[in-house]
Amino acid sequence: MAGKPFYLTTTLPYVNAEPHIGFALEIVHADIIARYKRLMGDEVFFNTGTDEHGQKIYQAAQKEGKAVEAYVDHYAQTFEILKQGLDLSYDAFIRTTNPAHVVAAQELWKRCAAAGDIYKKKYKGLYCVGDEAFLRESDLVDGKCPNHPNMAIQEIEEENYFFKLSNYQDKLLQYLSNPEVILPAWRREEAVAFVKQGLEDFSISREKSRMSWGVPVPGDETQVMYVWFDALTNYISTLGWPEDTEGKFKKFWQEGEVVQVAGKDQIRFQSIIWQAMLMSGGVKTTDKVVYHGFITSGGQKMSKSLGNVIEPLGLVKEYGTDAVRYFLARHVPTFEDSDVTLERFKTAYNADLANGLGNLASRIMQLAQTHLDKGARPEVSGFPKEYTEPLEKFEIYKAAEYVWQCIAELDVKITETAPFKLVKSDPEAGKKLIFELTQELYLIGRMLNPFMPATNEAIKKAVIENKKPENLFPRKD
RNA sequence: CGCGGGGUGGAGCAGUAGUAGCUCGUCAGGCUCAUAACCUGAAGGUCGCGGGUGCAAUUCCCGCCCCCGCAACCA
Repeated sequence: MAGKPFYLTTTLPYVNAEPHIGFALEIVHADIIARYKRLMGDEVFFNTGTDEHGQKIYQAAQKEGKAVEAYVDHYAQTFEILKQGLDLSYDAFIRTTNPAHVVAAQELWKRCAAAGDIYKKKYKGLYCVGDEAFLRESDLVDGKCPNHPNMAIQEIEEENYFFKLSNYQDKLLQYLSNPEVILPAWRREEAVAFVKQGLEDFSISREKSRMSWGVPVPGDETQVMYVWFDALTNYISTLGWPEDTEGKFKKFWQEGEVVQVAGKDQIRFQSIIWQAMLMSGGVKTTDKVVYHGFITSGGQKMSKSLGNVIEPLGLVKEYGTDAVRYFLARHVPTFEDSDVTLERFKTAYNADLANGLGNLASRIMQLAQTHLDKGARPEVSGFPKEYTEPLEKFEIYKAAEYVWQCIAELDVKITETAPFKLVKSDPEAGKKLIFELTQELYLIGRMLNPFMPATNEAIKKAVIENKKPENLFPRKD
């Protein structure tokens, strides 16, 4: 039943802020897929990490009066807390300041250069001295830097390295002609349309004198890599590329199935630029990139000024890890944008977890504990296709919906068969029925494994030990 | 004519060429094993608007209106 080795990675969040629910969504969805694959018997390598270079991080560190190294260490730790809070099962946490990663980024650079895809060119940009950074035209407010409106924007020219993305137009179109390469399908159309428009070469370095916090460009003391060139390399550096002393790169990247998860704004980076970099460096391209939607809150983007920011660890603290994982799985469809509010979260929690799953476990296990002598684990074979098929297509919410359909059906069954009556009139038949119910509960718990690992364990334990569990999801009023 | 997504009962969403479903909320019953939980039933929608093709369209085609992202060196 087991398939090829499975490689899965999220994008790396930039460490200039606390983790927000958007990233929680990405990593929880990825975690669910990773756990599902393991459940199916596949060997999985699940990667995440932090993107720690770049101007913004350098500035944020200065603002907090910290050394950059100390600053990025602090944030790397925040993400460690997220691992516990969301019960994440990643196998590797790559930090782009990791020396081995730096070496890998430089190696990929060298290979792209050797392929003739890197050249020097003058770059002209709008530079704000206050920010010590280049800005985009669209960043400007009335032609001024929004952070430093009293400083004049300078048009500065510097010499940078460029990557010949334009060389890869045809190869990228060929790559994108494979319908497997992007999920959902309509995002692939978007990528194709973008490539067909014509591709421009990208600047991939900055003058060190202006931007020092980055990976040194091989063979040029005066330049550092522009963050994304370095950051994208993490997907292979985490596997030990290029040395690959442990053979993980070979096993998971070259011979395995390679899947990336990313936000819908990442198409250009993940499915176009990164793929071109891989082609240039002579490395296998990504098999599939899955693009998820964004979370809004109250119909708007989350922002501190609007006060509608939902902080994942805060939700975990109040409702518990599995409740948050559940909500992200079932009520945030994989590919679409979703609106998340505390009210909606609470409604879903009470309806589906407290009244649904939690109550079902209570009523069945109360009967079992009272009337059965001992519990047992059921004979299990596979999983229903209503469950596996959507998960294979990353339609996590559909699989979750199926599980909740089973929960509802079991509630109906209890009402209709009335084991609490039967056990009085015909104890043997009643016991048999109650036992059956515990077995069905067990199977529901088993399907919950990727979504809610701790709940799966709790239900398994309850059935086997024939003991009513502690209130799994207390009602919140 | 920039690209894409979406407009379905009070709210949030599924869905399909042929009696329009789910969750929450509302109303009325039932049950008592359970976390004032669970089950049954009811009210409530001309499936954004206007055309077209079909025996038949919410579902296919065309036009329009509205909302939301994106529009490249921002990870």
